[in-house]
Amino acid sequence: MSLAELKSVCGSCGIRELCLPAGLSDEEVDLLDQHMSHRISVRKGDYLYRMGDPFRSLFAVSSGFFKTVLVHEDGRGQVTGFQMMGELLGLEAIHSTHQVCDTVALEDSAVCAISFDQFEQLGQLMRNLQHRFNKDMSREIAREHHLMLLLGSMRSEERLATFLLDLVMRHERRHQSGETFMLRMTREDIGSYLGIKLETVSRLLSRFHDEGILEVRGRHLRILNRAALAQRTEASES
Amino acid sequence: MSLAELKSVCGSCGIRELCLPAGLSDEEVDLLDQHMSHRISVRKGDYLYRMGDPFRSLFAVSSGFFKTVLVHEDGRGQVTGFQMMGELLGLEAIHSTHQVCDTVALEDSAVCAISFDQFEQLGQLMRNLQHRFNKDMSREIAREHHLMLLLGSMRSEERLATFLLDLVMRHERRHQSGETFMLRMTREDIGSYLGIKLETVSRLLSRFHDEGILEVRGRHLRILNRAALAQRTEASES
DNA sequence: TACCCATATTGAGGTAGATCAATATGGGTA
DNA sequence: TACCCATATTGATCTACCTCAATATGGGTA
Repeated sequence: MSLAELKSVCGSCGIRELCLPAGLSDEEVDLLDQHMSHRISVRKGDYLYRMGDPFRSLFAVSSGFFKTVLVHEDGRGQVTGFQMMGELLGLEAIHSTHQVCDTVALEDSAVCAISFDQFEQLGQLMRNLQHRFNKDMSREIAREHHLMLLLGSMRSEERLATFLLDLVMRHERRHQSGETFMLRMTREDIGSYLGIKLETVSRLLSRFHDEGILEVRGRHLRILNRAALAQRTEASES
Repeated sequence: MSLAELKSVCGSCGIRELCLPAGLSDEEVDLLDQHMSHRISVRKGDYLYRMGDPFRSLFAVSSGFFKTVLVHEDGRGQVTGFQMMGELLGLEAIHSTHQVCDTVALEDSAVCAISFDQFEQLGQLMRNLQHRFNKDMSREIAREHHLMLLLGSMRSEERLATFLLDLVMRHERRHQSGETFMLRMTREDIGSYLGIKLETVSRLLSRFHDEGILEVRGRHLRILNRAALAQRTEASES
């Protein structure tokens, strides 16, 4: 990769408006590029980082799809999130010197690495950037509060419906079809994320299929009745 | 409250080292005081803020005890956290213009209000402060990942044991007894936080009591065997 | 193309925790 | 002090989801 390419990673990036530079001026984006970002590609199945690795950088997903997994001492793992392009990886480790979870590419992917030291310096120079980052962290906290509601109060059907609608919306924000898309993760990953077993995920998908809400063929998904799915998001009286 | 008092809220605060000013120089703490903080007291049962209120300030718990509750459209609520002195409230709303959850005082409490606008300006002036704040946000994200593990993968007994040990540690970090303390919240609050029903919480407490791990008398708690409690934190083979 | 192995589906039966219900307790207040 | 109502305990039953098991499917590779 040439120096010129290196310098324009963010400036010429197709997802610039989804990513950290959103709202920054061209000059500011240049500064970001010059100081911090370089691309790394990660093969499907590979770890971007693992618990215990030294923490130095944040990563912005440039393309592809990741999951983050928290592993308990006794070996149990919990999928804590799925990240797609424009989203940041590594926020959970800023408070530490080492990574606190694993992140794995679920398809061939690319990320932009951002030295966190340099990022903090740059945040001092650009109030814009710091503000944007504060909001990103806050949004992540709020997202997790919703996850806690899901895990703590919802029945399995509501959990899956909520999860699917979230995927739909995130695809659409990226100008990808929210109607037809592919699940990048296994039933087991979905189950872990939602706090249910893979068999339950499979049964629920079959049920939604039989009810004409979705068309499921392996990991290919077509949403046939989004309103019905939204209804399944809420507790039904009875 | 006199101006002099106002100006020394943080500087003379007993929990300064637990709170936002930790690691700041005296001069920096003065700056923090002069620009931003003033105390507010909140009666037991009162809301510090409610979902939909305009978001303007962060709050640092000065004394007392709070819970944060996320309410779903259909009326279900989820307790997303309990906050004690030195901890920040309002982080989840930074990304928005309005509050995104309710926070309620579980005993007579006091908080320091911090205008977030001014806080961001000050963060530009003091790299220390911004760095500390970045870490606080990150720690909150990591805390929630652990909650997701708890809610997604643990059995009810493990959840309660984990919760109790967390309370023990937080009391000790505040130089309060971790052996004997009082639960500030109802069984229902605990159940909501842990994703189980209040009857289950009650039964588990009775079980721990019968097994000699705790002494429970209403909300008075004495930890008799912390090691045994720690064991209950992990899945048992069988 | 054919094979293989990870992944997914579907069924049958078991169980942790929910639900419903009937007391008990104790902190707040008059 | 006595009363009251929110909170907590405990028991009996129910059920959503788990577990175990058998089979199907399909993407990757030789």
